[in-house]
Amino acid sequence: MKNIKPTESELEILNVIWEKGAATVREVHEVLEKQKPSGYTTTLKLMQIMFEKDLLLREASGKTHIYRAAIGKEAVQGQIVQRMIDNVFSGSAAQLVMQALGNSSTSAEELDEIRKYLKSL
Amino acid sequence: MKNIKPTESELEILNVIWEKGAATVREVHEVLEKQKPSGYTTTLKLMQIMFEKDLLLREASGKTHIYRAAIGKEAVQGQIVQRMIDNVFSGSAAQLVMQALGNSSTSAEELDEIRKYLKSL
DNA sequence: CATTTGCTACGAACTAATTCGTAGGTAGAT
DNA sequence: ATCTACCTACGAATTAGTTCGTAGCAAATG
Repeated sequence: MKNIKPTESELEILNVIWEKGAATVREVHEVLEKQKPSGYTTTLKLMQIMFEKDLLLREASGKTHIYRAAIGKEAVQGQIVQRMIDNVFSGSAAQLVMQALGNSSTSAEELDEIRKYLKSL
Repeated sequence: MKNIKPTESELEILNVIWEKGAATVREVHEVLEKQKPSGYTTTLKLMQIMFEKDLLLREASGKTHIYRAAIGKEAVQGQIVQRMIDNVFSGSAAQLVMQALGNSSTSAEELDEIRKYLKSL
């Protein structure tokens, strides 16, 4: 399997595209701009680079391009989590999980969901 | 609280120092070199920078310096995990947990440990 | 037909991280 | 005293990521 390591900016873009399914540069840019002001060509350039890196697919539609993610959200999440387990938690998924639950305020519903998931394993 | 964001190289160094409690540049370098060949001054420079960034403390001992971590392992892990939850899992710790457990091969003992931990919450 | 609008492409500046060579100092061995 | 070994400090090259200005093209607008 290929090793995917999107940068933080690339991840922001991927999140938008995963959400929408497909998007033009402008659409992505408009979402990102709400979070942080930035130039249109910045987003454009990033997406061009991501296309070259095969993080994104694109197809021409009239004079514009429509971009899609080349890889699913879960696959990317999985790789990032795995890397973090290796680098930060010496390979122990359990340590990561406990850190995640202890640290952040997790709602009762979420905890129940996890318990259910644990039973199903 | 201060925002700590060690780079990957810095994390490798921190891991060695957390393990040992305190270490000289040479000691750190010898551990790192087993994982990946690199020059001594590379490690030295990184540790000097980390000292300037207040990631490490140091004290002179004869002609050498003895370094310690300025921040605990759990605190750093916590911040990294939190950032990951925000950036990669749209704020849902549960999603991260399920991804971590589903993806990697977690031992039965580890799963039990997590179940116990969940009860105690 | 000229202007404006909106798109892509691309070069270049800037920042951060990484890597290493070189210089200079001090202690210990020859 | 000289040489070797080991240390710190620091400058500089390299690489990767980010940001944006400018140019060029084509369609819509006046």
